Amino acid sequence: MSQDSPIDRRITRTKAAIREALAACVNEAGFDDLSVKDITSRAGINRGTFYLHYHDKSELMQQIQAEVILEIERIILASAPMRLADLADRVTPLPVVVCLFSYLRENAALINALLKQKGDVAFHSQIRCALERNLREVGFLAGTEPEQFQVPANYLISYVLSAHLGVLQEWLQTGCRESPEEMARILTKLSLDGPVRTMATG
Amino acid sequence: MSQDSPIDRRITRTKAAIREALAACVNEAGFDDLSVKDITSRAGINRGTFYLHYHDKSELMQQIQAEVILEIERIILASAPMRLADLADRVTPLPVVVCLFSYLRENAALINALLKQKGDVAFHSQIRCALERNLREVGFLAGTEPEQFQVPANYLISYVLSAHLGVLQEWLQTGCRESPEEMARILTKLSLDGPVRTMATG
DNA sequence: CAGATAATCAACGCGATGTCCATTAAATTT
DNA sequence: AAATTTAATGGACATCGCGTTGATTATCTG
Repeated sequence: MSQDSPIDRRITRTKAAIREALAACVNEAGFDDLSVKDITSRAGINRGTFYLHYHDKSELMQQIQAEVILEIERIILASAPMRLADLADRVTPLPVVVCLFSYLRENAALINALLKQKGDVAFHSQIRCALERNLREVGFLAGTEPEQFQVPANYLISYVLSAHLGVLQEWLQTGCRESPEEMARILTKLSLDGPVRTMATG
Repeated sequence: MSQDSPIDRRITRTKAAIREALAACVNEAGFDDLSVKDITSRAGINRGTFYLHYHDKSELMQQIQAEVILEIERIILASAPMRLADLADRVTPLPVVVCLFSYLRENAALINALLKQKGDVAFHSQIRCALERNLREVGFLAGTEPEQFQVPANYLISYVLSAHLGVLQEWLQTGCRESPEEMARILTKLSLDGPVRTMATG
């Protein structure tokens, strides 16, 4: 029901322990100077066991990233398809965004760990691919011709994606003090009116 | 005239070689799997010489980051102090921004290398500190009370900073095809009208 | 229960690290 | 120009983390 390939409970337990240990270790010690031994000893497993499931640290990151992105895509696809008009009409944030922030808060430690790492295996770029694909299939970019944008499409995507991930990371690193609804409102406000207008009082 | 502490030309040469080698190596092989030997052999110096100037790879990154940030601050301070009104009035981008993009393009390889790395020593966070400090001293945040913003100030800063760095990185990684003036226009447009409105045709 | 297989433990070669020293080369100072 | 200072070199060293292997034990599935 939940998984297909790993039937054995031992694998499930081990992978879960590694996953949790990774989040904890990265958040308290960073990723660069983080050895496999750090992760496994934190997870309470043998170092050799790690290599039974992953070739190295990078592959571990990539697999967990893929899992998280899959989960995010499921949340997005589960909601009603959004259109540009929906955003422009409402002042209240989209329900999807609220759902996303709820999920992200539940897995705050892990997500924060993934966002911290921007080296060779970048969560950022993987999300960008997923986002760009979804934009083409589902919504925005399909409706409007990218050539008619007032700025090149790639820069628009970079702008939005980086901005949102930056706000998300700030939220996670400051302990998720605001509610998911408030965060959705903030992002909607910023993207609709732009940061300069948002800075104006009132 | 140019430097004060390192009088010896050999130090200058060595550091410049390391700096250039770092940019080249990171851009073609990434930062995580990059050894000191890779850098030094590329720079044409002995491996031991590296440790005469830096304790390790992280310190190298931090020092170069500090140098670049200093240079950026000099460019900003050399221009007229900007105000919120200047941004809202003009459609044409600020000259400072154009100057900045020119400098960034001249050092494209190095800047791109710094932006790629988001691990323990993050260019991102260092720039954020510098930006926040400048905003308080020089411009925006000094004029307007942060409490009156429509969203918390820290999220606004995160939004703008991440968005701009994201666009900058996209520009650098795609070979700086657009001119500095065009990039300044794009960023001004996006921040003034917001990404959603910018997406509208016309 | 029996068979399958995941996890453990110890050990291995390998490469990178950071440090040290004697020597050489190049800078600055007199 | 000579003398002095000091950066750079090349080699060596112990240490550490990596990724792998094989034999053994523990645990799961059917």
